[in-house]
Amino acid sequence: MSCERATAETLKQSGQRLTPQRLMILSAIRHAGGHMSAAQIMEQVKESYAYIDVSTVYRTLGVLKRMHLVSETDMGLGEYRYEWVERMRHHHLICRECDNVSLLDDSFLTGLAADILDDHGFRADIDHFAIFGLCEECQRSADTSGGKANGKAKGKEGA
Amino acid sequence: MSCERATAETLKQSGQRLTPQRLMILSAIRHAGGHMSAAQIMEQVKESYAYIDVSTVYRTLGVLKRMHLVSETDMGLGEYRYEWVERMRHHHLICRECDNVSLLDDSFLTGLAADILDDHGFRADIDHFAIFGLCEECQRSADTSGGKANGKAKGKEGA
DNA sequence: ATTGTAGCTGCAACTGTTTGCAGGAGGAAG
DNA sequence: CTTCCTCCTGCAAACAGTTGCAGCTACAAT
Repeated sequence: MSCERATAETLKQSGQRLTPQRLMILSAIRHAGGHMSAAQIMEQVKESYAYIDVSTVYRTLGVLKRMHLVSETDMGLGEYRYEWVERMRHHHLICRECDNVSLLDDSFLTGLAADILDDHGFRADIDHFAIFGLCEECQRSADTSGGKANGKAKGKEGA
Repeated sequence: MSCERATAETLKQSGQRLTPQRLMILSAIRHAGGHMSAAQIMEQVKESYAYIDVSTVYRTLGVLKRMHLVSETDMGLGEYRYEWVERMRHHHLICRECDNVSLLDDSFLTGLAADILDDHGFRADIDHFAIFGLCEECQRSADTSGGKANGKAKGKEGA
């Protein structure tokens, strides 16, 4: 993993320190195939170092987030999801009825970012969006159930 | 406020009950000029009824949110902001350096929602977005400070 | 007016995340 | 190699938001 070295450089150059805890957190996120919760990151790091503290994990995630090395996304699960951003940029469409999650290509958002930059001079950070709504299927069941849309009960709510 | 009556109807028609607590919460949100935190809503309601519980406030907000009567927005303040959605739809651009908040017209987002509907059949709920990034001014100071962008210290962080 | 029931309330306990603080360690300078 | 200063860590306590539960209440039906 020579690319770890590049990350280390990036951190150092912005005045951050390179501690064993941070390296472990970094490696946990990079080696994961996709999103992770803070708890999962903790668990992973604990395998090498049992005394890691939650606050250290969150503080490190805060640093990485501010440097745009990881994205933090609220996917409506009651906890944030973190992901290494170097991989292909993508976003999510999350159905509020059936909880189904589908991918949205970044190209949908680049137009928006460009429009905002043109009209407001504001450089939007659009790393990883979660957009809530109704999937095609759930729209149909809402229609056929006569508009009352009380449709289905779920285990979780508003989380 | 004869419009309160319409809201009451909307609630009833979806099988919800109209309790004094809910009416007070509803009125607190409607009479506020803009966003409110849950704590502010609590405080407001407590003026008429001191025994209101946080969980009741959150549960009611959950109901109203699901019915798209109020929007819930994470504006990076460590707590959600709630707003009556009947007023003009709008979104926010929030600068992560100087915390400045500016308005973004809904027209920027309707195109995105239409694109998503066309390509994915997904009906996006875009009631109230908070988009983070760098405002024009902070982009300039980041450039002139030589790219290191350590620029300014702030009271709050990652909140 | 009475009854029945689904849905709401307050309480207390809990989860996920943040913060203040005192001590500890990275790493630049000497 | 030591010194120093800044930043980082772990702990504990706080905060925002959620949930299970037992009892209560709105409101439709009678």
